Amino acid sequence: MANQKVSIVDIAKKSGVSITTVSRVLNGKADEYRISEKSQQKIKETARKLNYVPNQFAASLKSGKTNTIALIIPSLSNPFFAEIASEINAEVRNRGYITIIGDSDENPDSENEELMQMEARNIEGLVIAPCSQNWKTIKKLHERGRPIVCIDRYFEDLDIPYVSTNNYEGAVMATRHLIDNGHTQIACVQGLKDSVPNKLRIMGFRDAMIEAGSKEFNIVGDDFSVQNGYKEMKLLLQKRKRPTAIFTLSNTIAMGCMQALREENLKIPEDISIITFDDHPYLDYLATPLTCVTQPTREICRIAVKHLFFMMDNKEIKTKQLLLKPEIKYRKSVKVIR
Amino acid sequence: MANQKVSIVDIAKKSGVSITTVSRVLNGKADEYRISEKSQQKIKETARKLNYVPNQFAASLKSGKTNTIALIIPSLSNPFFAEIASEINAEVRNRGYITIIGDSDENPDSENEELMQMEARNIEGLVIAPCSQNWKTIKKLHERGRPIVCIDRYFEDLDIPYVSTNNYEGAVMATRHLIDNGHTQIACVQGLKDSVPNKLRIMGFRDAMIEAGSKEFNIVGDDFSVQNGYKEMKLLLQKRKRPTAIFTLSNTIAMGCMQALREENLKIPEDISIITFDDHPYLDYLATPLTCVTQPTREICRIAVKHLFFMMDNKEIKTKQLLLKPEIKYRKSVKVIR
DNA sequence: TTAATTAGCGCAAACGTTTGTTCTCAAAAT
DNA sequence: ATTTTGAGAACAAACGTTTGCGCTAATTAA
Repeated sequence: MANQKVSIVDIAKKSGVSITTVSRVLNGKADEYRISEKSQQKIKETARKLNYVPNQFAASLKSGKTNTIALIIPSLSNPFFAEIASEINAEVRNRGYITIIGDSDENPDSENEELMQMEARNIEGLVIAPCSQNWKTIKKLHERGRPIVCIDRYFEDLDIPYVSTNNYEGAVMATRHLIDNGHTQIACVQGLKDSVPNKLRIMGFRDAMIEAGSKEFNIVGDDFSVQNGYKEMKLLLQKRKRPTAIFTLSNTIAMGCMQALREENLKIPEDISIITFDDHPYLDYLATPLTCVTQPTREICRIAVKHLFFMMDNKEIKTKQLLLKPEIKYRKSVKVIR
Repeated sequence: MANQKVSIVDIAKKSGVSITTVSRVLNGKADEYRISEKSQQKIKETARKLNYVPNQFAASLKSGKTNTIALIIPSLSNPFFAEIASEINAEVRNRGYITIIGDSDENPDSENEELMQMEARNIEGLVIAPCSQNWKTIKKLHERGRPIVCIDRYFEDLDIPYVSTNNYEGAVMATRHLIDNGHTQIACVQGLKDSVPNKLRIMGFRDAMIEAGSKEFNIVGDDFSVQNGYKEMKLLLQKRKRPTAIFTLSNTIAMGCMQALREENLKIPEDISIITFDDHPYLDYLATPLTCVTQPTREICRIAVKHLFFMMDNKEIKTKQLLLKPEIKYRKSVKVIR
């Protein structure tokens, strides 16, 4: 019917009051400005009848409030980040805000473009799992005063708050678990080399191996993708001396490895053991349920959003850098050797 | 540094031209309005130096263009919809638009609220997998001329374009597969009863069973959730006459069933066969790789976005209702009986 | 030399809100 | 009878853009 958008001007006319009054009533400031019960009724009534939908853009333009925060993640198709998106979305909605989600696809250029798009939309805050070390734009935003919190990935040298998992500790735990079970030839298939979590996991892996006096390990791979896991596993299997255990740094990588192993008709954990970073409901139902290092995703999202809103309120947050404790979920993919 | 947002007014002042000229240059309309090379350079230069970020809100308020479309899905944590979100997002970005994603959580009220939020943000189009039969608001939007396309779920009686899978056919295929393998006692664990895909799948199941002369089937469940799958499987296992095969209407439901089966120490497919709707990479690596009906998700998203943009361009689309062919992916979860 | 054209740009009015200030009554206080 | 008060509401100026139209000076045509 009414194809033309209706504005508060229309409502004002129809109800015989000024647009000011309409605005105030519709914003719940009626009492504050003592608008009579009668006018209020009238206004709300006509608003409903005309199917009024407020124009956020106009409102935001004037007030500066957008009630919008942005979430940028490297890949929605990665279950780990999908879960994060889901959590953040819910958490933010609870506070009466809306989330706009950007998928950078692990591409710094896309990320920057997204960032600009988001800024142009006057977001009030930003939660981001930055891809690689693309810190320039983010730093600029931060310096301009935009509230930002990093999750999962972050920048060690920047003053930007983050909340993530203690990746070092997680990697140490995983590696020790392998070692405790008698493994000495362990390979690690890593993800994006210059991402902080990856670096720390590698450090943890290394340290745990060295601590155990083991020199026979190698680190391969360069991408948090299924393909990378597949490729590197294939290559590992061609070595003269095959590793007895694999530590994969994400569940996507683990999937790739599993595919490669299946193609070679190798069984987990009989032929080769696997432990991976990241949990996922499916992991429990796999041919061999995968032992993994699980991150407190939910908690991370909760805290990240909490911190973000603190910053948006100009409150100080005490601990700007937060690393949560990972846990190992013991399943069936690690064999005891010897 | 510069905490105050810079506007084209600032740029105009700095470069000694009018805001009109700045606007035109920054919008790539320089040639159309014959702005001199020199001015163009100057303007672009200062814009960059001042870190100018255009204010979409102001622009949209004036021009009506927002370059934004909305995607509303029932649950981001459901892998099926996560994939959809990922695809749509990418597809839309390719066209220079941005997607804002809403998660209705299968709740009509949330969905309506989201819808209003989105409208308030002046979206130009909407892709939605509506939860249940919450058609009122959507119909209203549609009548007001907002381009809308439904995916996965849709409304049979409404004139709103949709693209989905041929759910009936998929269900028939799945059921026949079970029957062809000798199963006669088949149970179907369904999802949301009044969602169109669910209805059609149930119809397909029924028809295929009746066609085969089989009367021994029952249909249980009422929700596309893991919990529902779990609960119903547990109940089914308590019947005096256990079904020999289960047809689950989503991968989430399948997961719940698997969990219940495991708890009862039953093996797939030795003790009970399963076929499910929806594919997922993980399904291939499960203890028993799950045979499934796979939907052409990617294609669905592609076409949906294509249609949406057609509508946004006021072009007519030939086939407003589109059902794509599903396929069966044969894996290992269906046993041949007798 | 004058008229017509064109290159290059600016004016100012929107867009739909929000909000600080001001106005108008009528009732209460003096 | 006048002033004060308070309830109820309206004015009008923003917010940062876009855009139809109009203006000037220089160039070209006549």
